[in-house]
Amino acid sequence: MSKKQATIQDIARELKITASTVSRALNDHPKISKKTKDKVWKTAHELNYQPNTVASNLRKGKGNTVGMIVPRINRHFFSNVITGVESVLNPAGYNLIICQSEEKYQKEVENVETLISNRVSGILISLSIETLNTKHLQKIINSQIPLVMFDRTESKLNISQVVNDDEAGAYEMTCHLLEQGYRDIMWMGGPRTSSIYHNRYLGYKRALEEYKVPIEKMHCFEGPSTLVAALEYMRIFLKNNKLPDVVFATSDYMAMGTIQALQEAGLQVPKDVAVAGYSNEPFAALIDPKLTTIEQFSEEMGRATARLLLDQLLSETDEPVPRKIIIKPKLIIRETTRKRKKSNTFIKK
Amino acid sequence: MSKKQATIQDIARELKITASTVSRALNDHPKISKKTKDKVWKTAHELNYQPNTVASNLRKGKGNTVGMIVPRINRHFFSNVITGVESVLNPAGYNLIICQSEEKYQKEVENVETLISNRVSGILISLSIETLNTKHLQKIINSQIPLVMFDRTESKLNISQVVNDDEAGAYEMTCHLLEQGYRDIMWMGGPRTSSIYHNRYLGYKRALEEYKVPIEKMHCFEGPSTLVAALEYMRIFLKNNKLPDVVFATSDYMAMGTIQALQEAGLQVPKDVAVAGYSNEPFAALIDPKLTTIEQFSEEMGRATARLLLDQLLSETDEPVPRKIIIKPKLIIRETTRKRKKSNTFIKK
DNA sequence: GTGAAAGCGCTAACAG
DNA sequence: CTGTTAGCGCTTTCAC
Repeated sequence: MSKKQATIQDIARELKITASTVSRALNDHPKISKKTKDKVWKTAHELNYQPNTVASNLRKGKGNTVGMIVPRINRHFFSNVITGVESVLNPAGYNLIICQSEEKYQKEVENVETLISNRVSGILISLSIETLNTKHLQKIINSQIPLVMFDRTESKLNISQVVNDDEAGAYEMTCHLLEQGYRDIMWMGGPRTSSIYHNRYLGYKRALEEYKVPIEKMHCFEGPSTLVAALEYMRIFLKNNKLPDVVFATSDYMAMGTIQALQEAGLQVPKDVAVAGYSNEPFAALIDPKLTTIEQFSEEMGRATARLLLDQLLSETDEPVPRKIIIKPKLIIRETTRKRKKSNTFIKK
Repeated sequence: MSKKQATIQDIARELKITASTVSRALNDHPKISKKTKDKVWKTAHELNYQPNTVASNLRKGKGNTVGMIVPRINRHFFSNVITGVESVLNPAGYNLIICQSEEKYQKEVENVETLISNRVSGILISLSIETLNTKHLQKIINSQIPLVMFDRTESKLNISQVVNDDEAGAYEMTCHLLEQGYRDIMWMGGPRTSSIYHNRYLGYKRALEEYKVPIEKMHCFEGPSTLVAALEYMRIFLKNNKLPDVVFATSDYMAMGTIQALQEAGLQVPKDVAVAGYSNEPFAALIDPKLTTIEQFSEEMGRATARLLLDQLLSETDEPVPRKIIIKPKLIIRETTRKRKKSNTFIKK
């Protein structure tokens, strides 16, 4: 019963041939006769043989596993990127091992080390919000492991990356808000030490400047990009300040928290205060009123990221030219930023 | 430049000691002098040494990686389970490699084979909706790899598992609906070949029987557990049939689709037709009206699943007693099933 | 077309 | 405390 995993040797012994022949047969080597191949295949099956990838990888000095580090998988944005990545990596014969940094620098470093130790063929990473230095990325590079960054990146390192044009997205959104007649636009987002929020702030600023709206007068809130953080902040904010025309939350979760705080305070969206989000999380289209937001084409981002990695994996040159792919986001206008008119009660037909 | 990864040998050579000593030092073996340990540590650092886990695993005949197969990671239910699993596996020194079956039997089989080939220490699996036979699970067992199933399981195999009491959840929900005065309760769910939908149907049936409501008269829709499937089904249904009192969608996504179809048809929820869901996806509390649903304690399920695996991993006996853990779900009453005020709008058959 | 032999990087007896 | 030796399971020259 307690039979250990069958090895190539077991098959060889059974067939009275050598392990090398079995190995070649299993790998469909051209110089092995059809007859032996069939025999090998057959007994491999009988013995319930499963190739030992770890031995094979060790011997070959390479494997077919790619590591991917994301802050968390339970954000639709990231799970979509993952789907995109898999859709190009799997057909190319690679498996993905997914790690969550949980937005912690320390965990991210550990993930990197695990992946290097496991001698993955490549690494895809989106930086945690806490990540301010890139020693761990340098380790990856030193280890000669192909690396591609996506979404939250670090531009100082000369590494292939795929990003959204967050500056443009925020710019477009802010323009939309300005054109709707809103002037007092509150900005809200995650820490601007992270590339994405930094850029989303820049885009916001550029639009305001173009429209000659003094930016000094605007309120900004920078905090954890979560529903709860925005909710708690807004509860207090609403007690002590006059209402802005609109809150531009550069994260749908923060937009949600903002809406909840407004509603708690008996305010109507968008009649009293408008709200805009960022990311187009699935719930954005489901809530009432429906959330105006930015579509990021996350799955496409995943595909692009994976393709960049494949380029490096397949190219023979040791020093591939780092490439940067910028994905254009798209403004999705829904109900939460609808222009103020007279009545805005949402009555279904 | 093109320096390959440093090995234990490189450190040994540098220090003029043997590889075994280095190995022991690195692993903090008690019988190695503090002095050598420090030296080894130091040059390991200098040489940018990263242990080669694949070699180590091969040698030791075991590793510290656990494989987890889920239908998809972009369902909150599953990403929560994953979070729960990691919260107990990581502290115990295990890494998780996550695979998506994408609800496809074929993909699930491939995942299993990859994991076996990678000689993972254990496997956690929730069956795809397509999975009707368990040959691949048998392979895992034959390979002596500890296995725990969760959520969508197969009870014929005598394997440790963690499930929700779906029968009870559906029963409670149906009772709630009946007590609200609803009688014509339409059931909706994924294929009943899957354990969870099977049980959610049984619970529904049991409640109806207890309340002496003839089940033959009820409408049922069994289809892909997605928003779109429910939406499309309901669009047609609403044209050709009289309205049920309430739709019990045993998936929040299907509940969402149902609500959308109702609203498209100019109907109000819950005034004209009530709706109930299952799973308590985050959007359930965010939509308007808020969705009545069932909380499944997914993270707790993850923790329980991981604990069962750890038991097997740590136990010395080859044949551990399979255990089954049943998690009690909880009814969450919100707005979509609110009792009708006027009962004269009651359309009776 | 197949076999013999060596070795990927590491660990674990067994010595001393 | 440290060195010697062997080998995990597989691939890959180099022979024949």
